[in-house]
Amino acid sequence: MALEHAILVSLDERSGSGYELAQRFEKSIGFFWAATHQQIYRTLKRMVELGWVSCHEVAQEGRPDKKVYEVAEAGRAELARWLASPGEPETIRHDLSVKIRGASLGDAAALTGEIARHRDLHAERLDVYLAIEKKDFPDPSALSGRRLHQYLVLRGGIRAERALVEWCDEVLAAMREDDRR
Amino acid sequence: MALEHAILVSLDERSGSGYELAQRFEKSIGFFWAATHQQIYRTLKRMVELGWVSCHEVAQEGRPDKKVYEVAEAGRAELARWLASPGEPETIRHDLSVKIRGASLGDAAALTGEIARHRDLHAERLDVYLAIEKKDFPDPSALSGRRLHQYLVLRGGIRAERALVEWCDEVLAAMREDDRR
DNA sequence: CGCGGCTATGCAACTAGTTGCACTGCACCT
DNA sequence: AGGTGCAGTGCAACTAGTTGCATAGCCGCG
Repeated sequence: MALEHAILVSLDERSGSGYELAQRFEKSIGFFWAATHQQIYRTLKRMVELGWVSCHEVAQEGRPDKKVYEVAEAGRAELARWLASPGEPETIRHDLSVKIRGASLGDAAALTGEIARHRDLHAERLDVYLAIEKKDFPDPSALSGRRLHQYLVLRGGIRAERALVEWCDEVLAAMREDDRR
Repeated sequence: MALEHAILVSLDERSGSGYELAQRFEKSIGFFWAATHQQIYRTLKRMVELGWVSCHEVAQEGRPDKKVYEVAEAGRAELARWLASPGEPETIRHDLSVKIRGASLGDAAALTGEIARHRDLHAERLDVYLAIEKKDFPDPSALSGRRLHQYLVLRGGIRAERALVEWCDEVLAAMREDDRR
């Protein structure tokens, strides 16, 4: 399981509460590892028990108290161990592909609509990533260390979304062509 | 959940036993939807209860009896319904990205080794897909219907694996360059 | 003054997926 | 005779992830 490790990486970049982590998972971290607040709270609890993170409560005015977590020694060790250990490539679960493969068994127009919708969603994500690239990493060749690693992960997102948009376009063109005949 | 739907699509192409389905999930279907035999057997059982597939036992000589499943009317209806219904883009879980993002907290050499390993795995998959493309779809412009849909899904796999290989190469080059400085 | 939205945490119940094991019987190799 | 591998089905226990709900105070809007 990598949720623990994603949290460790994020907490190492900056300590924070479960709520703050959940927000990071909505944006940057969530681009390559999705998680809900429920999962995060439960996992943090487990990680405290394992001694991977430490937790101290912080009183706030005008809003509820929060628990701030930070990476402990054992957590850093676990992260180092995990980084060096081999992992499987992700198991693929792509339901758009299942739908395309079953296209002949349903309404073709509804399906092309669905594919077009996904195309637009991916195009939107691509735009978001490109905007971040332009704004946060204007000179990639000057990057090193942590900043470089963040940039490289973003590059992966850009490549993946671009591939998806192009694929959706290919699929739509081919299905429309097939339709016309 | 799309496992039911992946099974329906597969059974519609050809009826078969749980064992046979598991084998298809090891190769073609499994390229875009992973599943183990356990999951498949359990899901088939549930689908019989739902009336989506019918099942009849077939005695064999020289090997154990098997249960052959085929899509029922209710299954076809469910598939049509699902094809037309909107779905979310897949939630991304890419642990290589998590590892890269945490690269500064571990052994850089071990991590680049891991990235290179993934690069090779994806390159291998890409070769498999390209071989299938060449062998099974020599003239894509002549395809239509079911065959076209199979081809388009394969194209998605090719694009995805190619993007991953190229990304791994980019990451490796950048990290080595960073290392040298 | 009530309503929605934000910060903040969490339980309970559910669905989905993984891992390890168990059983049968045939074919083939050594 | 014993070992490996294939064909075939399945249970039990586990881990991971989702969904719905509960709580609670503050802030600003109309």
